[in-house]
Parts: sequence; C-alpha cells; structure tokens
Amino acid sequence: MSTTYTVSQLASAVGSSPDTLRYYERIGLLPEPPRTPGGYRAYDDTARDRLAFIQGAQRLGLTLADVRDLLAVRDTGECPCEPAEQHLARRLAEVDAEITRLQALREQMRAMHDAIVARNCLPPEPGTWCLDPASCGDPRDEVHTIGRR
Amino acid sequence: MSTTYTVSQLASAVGSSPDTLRYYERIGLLPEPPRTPGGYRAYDDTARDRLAFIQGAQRLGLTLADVRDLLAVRDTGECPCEPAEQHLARRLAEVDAEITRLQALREQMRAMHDAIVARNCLPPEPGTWCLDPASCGDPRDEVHTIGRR
DNA sequence: CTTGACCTTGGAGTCGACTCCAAGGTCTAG
DNA sequence: CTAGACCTTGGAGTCGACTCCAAGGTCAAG
Repeated sequence: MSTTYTVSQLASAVGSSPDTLRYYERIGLLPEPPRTPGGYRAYDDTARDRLAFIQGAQRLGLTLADVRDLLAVRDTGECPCEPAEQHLARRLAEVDAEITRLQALREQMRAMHDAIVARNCLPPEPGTWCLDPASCGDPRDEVHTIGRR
Repeated sequence: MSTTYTVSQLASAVGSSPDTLRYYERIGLLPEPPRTPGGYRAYDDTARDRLAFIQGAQRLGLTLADVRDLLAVRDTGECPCEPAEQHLARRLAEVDAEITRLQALREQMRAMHDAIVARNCLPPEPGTWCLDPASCGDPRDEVHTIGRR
C-alpha cells in the first residue's frame, strides 16, 4: 500500500510545481526516482518527506545550498546536529541583525512619513528635494529630507 | 569654482563604482552628463546630490524603479510628497510584515537551536531526521525535528 | 615618446530559485 | 480511435542590481 506519485501529483501534494521538483532533481536535492514503464517519474513518500524537509529548511531562510549540506549528512546517518546547529546559529545571527536593521529603518520611515503628512506638502523647487541631509543646504528643505546615516 | 568629477572620482566620492554609475545612466536614473573634449563624462555636484538621493532611497529598501518614479517627480518640481508618501507607506507596511515574520522565525530557531544543544546529539537513523513534524512518525525523533507552522 | 592609469562602448555574465519553452511520448475517458 | 491532459528532455528566460569584458581612445608623469 505504498502510495506513488507522478511529478505533478507530488508537487501539488506539497504545494509546489512539477518544474520545481525537476529542478531540485537537477541540482541534486532530490534523488532520481524510479520510473514507470513509460518513463514517468514514480515518487513515493520518502520523496515527500524529503520535500517537507527542504521546505522546512527554506522557511527558516536557509539556501538550497545549505539544504544540500544538511541532506547530505542526513543521508549518511551521521549525526546532523552539529552542521545543523552551525547553520542555525549562523542564520539566527543573520536574522537578529536583520531585525535590528529593520527596526531602525522602520523608525526612520515612520518619522519621515509623519513629517510629510503633517506638513502637508510645501512644494520645493525642482531638484531641491533630497534624501540625504548632507546635501541639503537649505534648512527649509528639512521637511523633504529623508534618509540619514 | 564648480567641482567636476570623472566617473570614477564621483563613484569613489559617493562610495560606489564607475560601472554602477554608468549602469544608472543606462537605466535612466542619472542624466547624461556633459563630456570633456576627449569624451570623458564630466559630472558636477548636482549629479552627486542625485546619487545621494538614490542611495538614501536604497537604504530605505526602495527599488531602483521606485527611485526612478521619485526622481521623475522631483525633476518636474511637482510636489514629490504624495508619491513619496505612497512609496513610504507601502514600504513601511512591507517592513512591518517582515519584522513580524522574522521575529516569529527567530523564536522558532532559538527553540530548535536550544533543543539541539541541550540534548547533545543522539544520532538518528539515516534519513530519519526531518524538518517537518508532520512527517515524523516516531516521537523519539522530536529532538531532531525542526521547522513548524 | 612611452608607460600605465584612466576613460569609452556595447554586450555578456553573475547570483538564486525558479519558470517557461518546444518537440515529442504516454495514458485515460468517451 | 481520438482528443486532450499529462509526461519526457535539454535548454533558455526571468527578476534586480550590478559586475566584468575586450578593444580601443585619452591623458599626466617622467
């Protein structure tokens, strides 16, 4: 009672596309599956699990290259914890940095947005408006100045 | 006493590359500058300001296509506030969504990482380790299960 | 006058993760 | 038996923002 899937059946089962699965096969993420007499790919549930693994890793923001590493150790039966821990730690640091960056950005944008809305648009001269305070000579233009650092 | 710059002088003045400036010219972000008798580009400070504007917008995560829109209105002398406000509002919503997503992700990853480190690696069978709990039959494997949703 | 660092151009290559194509083969419902 | 929905392949195209290339021209120092 082992289920088999054609490429598009498996794709829709995991919410992906046939092209994507064939692409994963090409780049070595999915092994070549057995074929039907007619030459169709016949996937089973292990392929489905593997895809779930890939998608889980992708949700974490790992690249397909990272995933390939992880799958390689997963396949050998060696403990995948150490590499996984490293990938995770690295990615966690990236995520932290990104959150920090975005929060600073958000604050800046909110201030800019508020300023623009509050002053309700005093049109500057052509070419006057600028995003970098350093290049804005006239203090009048501060209203239209966004971007800093 | 108007300063002029060659392409690489201007590039290094704003922390960019000659190729990038020529690229911006090609896609219509920088106007064609006057040329020296020898055919060299001769930029002045307005080009420098324009680049500062572009870089400011880029730091906010706007695409070069967004920047082109903003520059177009800036150049006409029409008030750029309305389009700028729209771009900003849209981008602000994107940033908020991204922050939320990353914070959820961060929490998930931290939990996974802690679990892996705490249990100190009980090697699973080959192919057993997985990222998606739905495909992990054996509760023993929970230690090695990452990714959820 | 030569060396070498710059400049010019159009065009192609890079990255990641797909996505689409054409030309042909297979399978299923009616 | 045929229509049409699937499958196969290798290869090319897409996105954004550069980045690099070759073949040739210009310019300042020594």
